[in-house]
Amino acid sequence: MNLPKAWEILKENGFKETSKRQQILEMFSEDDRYLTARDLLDVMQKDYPSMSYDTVYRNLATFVSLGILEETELSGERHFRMQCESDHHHHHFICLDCGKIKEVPVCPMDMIGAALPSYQIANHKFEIYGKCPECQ
Amino acid sequence: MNLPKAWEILKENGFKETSKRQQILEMFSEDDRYLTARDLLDVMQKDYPSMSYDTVYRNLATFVSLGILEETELSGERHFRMQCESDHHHHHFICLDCGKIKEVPVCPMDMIGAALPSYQIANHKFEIYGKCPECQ
DNA sequence: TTCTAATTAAGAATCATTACGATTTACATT
DNA sequence: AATGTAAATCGTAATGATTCTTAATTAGAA
Ligand SMILES: [Mn+2]
Ligand SMILES: [Mn+2]
Ligand SMILES: [Zn+2]
Ligand SMILES: [Zn+2]
Repeated sequence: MNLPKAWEILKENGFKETSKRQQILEMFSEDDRYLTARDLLDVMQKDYPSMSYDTVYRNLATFVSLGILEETELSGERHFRMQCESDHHHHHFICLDCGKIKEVPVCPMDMIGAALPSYQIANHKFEIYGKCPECQ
Repeated sequence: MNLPKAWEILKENGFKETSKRQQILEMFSEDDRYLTARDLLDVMQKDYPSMSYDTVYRNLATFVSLGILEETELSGERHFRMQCESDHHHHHFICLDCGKIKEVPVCPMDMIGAALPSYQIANHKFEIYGKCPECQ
């Protein structure tokens, strides 16, 4: 996801262009990895000392609901990153040190077959955790 | 995992047999699904009105570290259940209504191949979520 | 420019989880 | 059976992430 596309989606859905949203989206745009609400707040309070938690969390929720950001839970904390550009469904290796990801083209749902008859499947999660080459 | 096996592991590692541990393990033993710390506490406070959070969480951590319980995070809360008996590595469908699971014999790591060269893999998570036949 | 609904600030509240000092208990030893 | 001791538990406070509340501010339309 790039910035213009993100703003297009926001505008389409009647959301206003604010300086806080700009900065949040810029952070995700230049930092291609999973960040927590606190990660964002710490950086943003340098430019906006009055930035509040509520603003961060509210906008993160908005961005996730619009498909601009994706979310996962790592060691009990919510982490966010830009939604992948790729339109092909896939999964991720996540570096537990730096939060960077690497795409994994495999989806295990392709191999499920008839293993779950009469089960109503809502979604699935497949993630691989470890250290990326830079963090070893 | 059954109760005698769980106690065997606990004894082997020098843990004492207490009434609280007995009741916690019994709950997991008769209720084959994912439970939160609060689920346990609510039930147990009927028999032990003085049961404290510390006791629940401390024992859950002990049981997980000994491989007696397994743990996952569902909608921001830690959930626990008896460790599977099966010695073959596998994954789970989890019913988001009742917490019951169904085993899925597939492991996507078998299909990863050389997709992650020089990445240091620590672990992985694959879970399917939805409603089991009884909960639909 | 004015108006209005959306957005934000500030801080309190909530919820799960962890920490801690005091007390009790399991169980090995006498 | 009584004793000693480390382990376990209790009661409660602390923590940390997230959500809520209300008043003030602001973006964008009119
Ligand atoms: Mn991706
Ligand atoms: Mn299983
Ligand atoms: Zn998939
Ligand atoms: Zn696996």
